[in-house]
Amino acid sequence: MATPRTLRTRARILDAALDLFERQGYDATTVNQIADAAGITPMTFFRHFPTKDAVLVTDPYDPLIAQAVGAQPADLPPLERTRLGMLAALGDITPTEDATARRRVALVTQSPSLRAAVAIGTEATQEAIVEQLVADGVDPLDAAIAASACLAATTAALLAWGTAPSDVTLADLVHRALAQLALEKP
Amino acid sequence: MATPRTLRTRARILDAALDLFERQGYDATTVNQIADAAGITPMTFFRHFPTKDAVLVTDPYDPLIAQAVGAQPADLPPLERTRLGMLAALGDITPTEDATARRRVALVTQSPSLRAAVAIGTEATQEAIVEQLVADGVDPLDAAIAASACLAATTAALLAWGTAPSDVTLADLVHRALAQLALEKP
DNA sequence: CTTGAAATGTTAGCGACTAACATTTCTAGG
DNA sequence: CCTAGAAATGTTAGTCGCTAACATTTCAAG
Repeated sequence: MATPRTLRTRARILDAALDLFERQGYDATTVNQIADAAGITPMTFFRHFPTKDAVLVTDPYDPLIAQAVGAQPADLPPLERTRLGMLAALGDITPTEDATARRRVALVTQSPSLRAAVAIGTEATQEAIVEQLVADGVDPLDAAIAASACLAATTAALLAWGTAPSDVTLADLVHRALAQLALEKP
Repeated sequence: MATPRTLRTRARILDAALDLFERQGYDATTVNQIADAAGITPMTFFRHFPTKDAVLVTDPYDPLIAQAVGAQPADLPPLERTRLGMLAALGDITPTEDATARRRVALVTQSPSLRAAVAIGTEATQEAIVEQLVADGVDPLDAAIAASACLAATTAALLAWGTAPSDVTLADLVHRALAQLALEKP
């Protein structure tokens, strides 16, 4: 179910899309243009990516984060637990991933519709975390509050990192975002 | 610039839209249907509301919150400051507002695109808070983290309130959401 | 009344996205 | 090498949100 041909066109779409997005902006780029540049039909584009924004927005971290949250001591308050879990799951991203990530983040900051897509994407992660916490007896409302606060903090840091380029690594960024939510100051 | 005629059609659009949304869902309702039910043209709809979701999503709290945040003691950590500010601005919503709010929130929880619209809507509030904090010397990144965490927590609580109806008041809800972000436990 | 501006209608179109059906392209088996 | 059969792509036609340019109606003040 992952034939070489599929992977090839998928990569071509991705290349063409990123190129056009960076040259003329996300909103100014139509799916038709992407399809033309990739040598395919608009229809084929949507067979590989469900939406236009899916080219940029993909969240492969959901299961890892939720699992890491569940692995934290269950007697901690919900916020502290998700905080430590996310830190464990995201705290050691290798600097190699930074380069490609930066391109995508820089693009996402450009358009509100893209940030909206990111928000939808994080919902899945949030629900996964909530599920973990609720399974351990945490009140659903408290779980939702804790999860969304931690996710929003890291997302905000990520977007700020995209707009104002600094040479901070992604891992440092996550640490800084979550440190501010720590219950007691060091 | 607020003639009686304008207000009347605006109200008719709002009535028709809420009615249709509740009867057949947000996504299943087209602007054409709303326009028909309101006795107008789709074009006229968009002259009163910039987008379909604008009928449900409106955030009139921005300036109050930012101001309240600025009014908190400047020597507190950013998170604690926005937390107390939001508590001051939103902590005493009258129960009268609850009924109409509940209808809207219940609808918003139905559709991902609507929740995304809410997220984009809160961006303005977030920027207003960040501006306040930065003006007092707080690092922009830290300000963004604090503001987004507090806003996300209250939004999450609000949406949970919409899905699982309880007889908690809006003010109680805000208190509960923000209490979890308090730096030291009582 | 009448006049002039505000509000609405008309037409035409773009862009994201979908469904049903036809067609090409690769890939495995003989 | 060649030929099924499936996977990938193309075609066509359409819906829905949304916009622009221009014509038309409605209403309130003189």
